[in-house]
Amino acid sequence: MRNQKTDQEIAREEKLKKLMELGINPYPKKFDKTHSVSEIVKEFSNLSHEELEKKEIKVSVPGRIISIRRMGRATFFHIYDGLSKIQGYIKEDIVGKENYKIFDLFDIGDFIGIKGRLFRTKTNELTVLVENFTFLVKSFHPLPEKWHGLQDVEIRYRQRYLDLIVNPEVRKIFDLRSKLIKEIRKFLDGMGYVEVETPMMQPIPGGALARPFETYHNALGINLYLRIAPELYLKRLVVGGYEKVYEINRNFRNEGISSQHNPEFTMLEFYQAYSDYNDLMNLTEEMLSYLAKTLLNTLEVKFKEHTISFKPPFKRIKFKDAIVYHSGLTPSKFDNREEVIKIAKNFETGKEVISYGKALDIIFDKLVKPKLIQPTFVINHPKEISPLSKACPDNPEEVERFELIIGGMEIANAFSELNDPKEQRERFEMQLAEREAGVEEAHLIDEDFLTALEYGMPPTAGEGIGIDRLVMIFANKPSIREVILFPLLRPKTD
RNA sequence: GAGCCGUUAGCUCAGAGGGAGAGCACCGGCCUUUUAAGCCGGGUGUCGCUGGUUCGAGUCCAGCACGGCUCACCA
Repeated sequence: MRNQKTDQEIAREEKLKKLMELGINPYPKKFDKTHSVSEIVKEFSNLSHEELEKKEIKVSVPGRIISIRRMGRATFFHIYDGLSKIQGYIKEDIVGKENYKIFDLFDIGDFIGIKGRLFRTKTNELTVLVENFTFLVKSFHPLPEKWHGLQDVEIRYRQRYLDLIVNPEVRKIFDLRSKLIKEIRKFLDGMGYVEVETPMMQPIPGGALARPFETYHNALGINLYLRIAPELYLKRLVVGGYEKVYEINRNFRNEGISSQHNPEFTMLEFYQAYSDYNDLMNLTEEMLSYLAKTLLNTLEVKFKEHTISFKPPFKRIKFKDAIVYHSGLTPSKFDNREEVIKIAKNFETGKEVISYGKALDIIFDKLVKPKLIQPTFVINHPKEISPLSKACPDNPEEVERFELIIGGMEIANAFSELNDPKEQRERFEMQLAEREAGVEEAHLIDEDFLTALEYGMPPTAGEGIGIDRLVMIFANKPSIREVILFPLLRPKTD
């Protein structure tokens, strides 16, 4: 990163040299611990000074030194295990003059293992009275400052480990994310779902309207694409007999980056045979309220300046009604294709070719979506923008589809899956026509998928849920980068 | 990809034409229950990079790099 060593880096290297001269292994291979810092805090925080004196609890605990207060022949310091910290107290008359001098060569950031007895200080802080200690590793760089933590978002993302060391609330976000994914698995597994993994590299990218990343396989000599969705593979599995199947994994879309978009993002997709989109709306309400209750212990979740209620049932509104209600477009104008396209073109879209369906989508995104804060199922989209959804029985221009909008963001997208191979082929051909008219994201024809459908896919409903955005809401973070450990940044060149 | 804003010590920041600054961290000294420990002493720097204007640029101008926000694309 830098070529020039700073005074602090030189000082730390010299301390390690001195430690080695004293015969200390600079990179010991293990440390026998009785507890982690967190375990000590959890187990013994309720014990009083007297109880600790009586019980004489001995612990052996490793951690990173995050603060040091030297006071001559005694020193207080804190060690941290990524979750909790505990104070250590080291005194010359206990560890001896030689060892105390060795401890002088330790810096903030170093890892140490300490052994000793638990006690409480005058100010009643649970503390390890150090009897002996083990050097575990040197940190050659100083840690960011303790009061303000690390503020520079660029360093926070590029060197996330520093963010995790000095900003404890960051770890909480990612622990929440981890629990959320675990609970989703628990929820679906409990319903008899089977988790699978389908190709991340696909010869024909499908299942969504987006531009893919391209790559190349040398041995086969073929172009491959990082998947934009697992959809078409999961449906092949439904054809193969999986009645309830899901996948939680990364999707890749070669699109822009924003506070709501990262080029790789985590998606839950699940498919349930013999069901339609109404069943999935119920399931989604159940799942999200379960997650809110389990993870946050409430159904009222604070997000930005809003309080979002995950109490079922969620609001349901037809796509067309939502546009009419929120955009002021009259129902007759809604059906006037030229008019709608004209209105959509008033927005700066950077697109030259806009279909009627796309125009509606643009109007929805601009005028409707930002206004939907409480969980809202927007249902029955136009067929043109839903090439994989089954048409509504009472209206062939609409499909049995819903998008769940929360906090102005699209969180879920689901539909009764089109399982008529002939109609699916026609829809693909319509997409191909759009593609030829210049719509780059239009769907490609996937013959293998059509063949699978020809073998018969039972009536099925399928849904995708954007995990990152869901975490944003549950963690109350307005930027997707705050819920992805290593969001994509442009590589830094010096 | 476009507009606006930002980039000064390891970190957090001040400085807005003329001596490179503060707190924490660090270095030296004192200090055996401290916790933003304290006291004494020390400034450790390619002011993002490259040019330009000027007697003089951290400060003004241009270009570039990276980031943030908004927009575009998208989920």
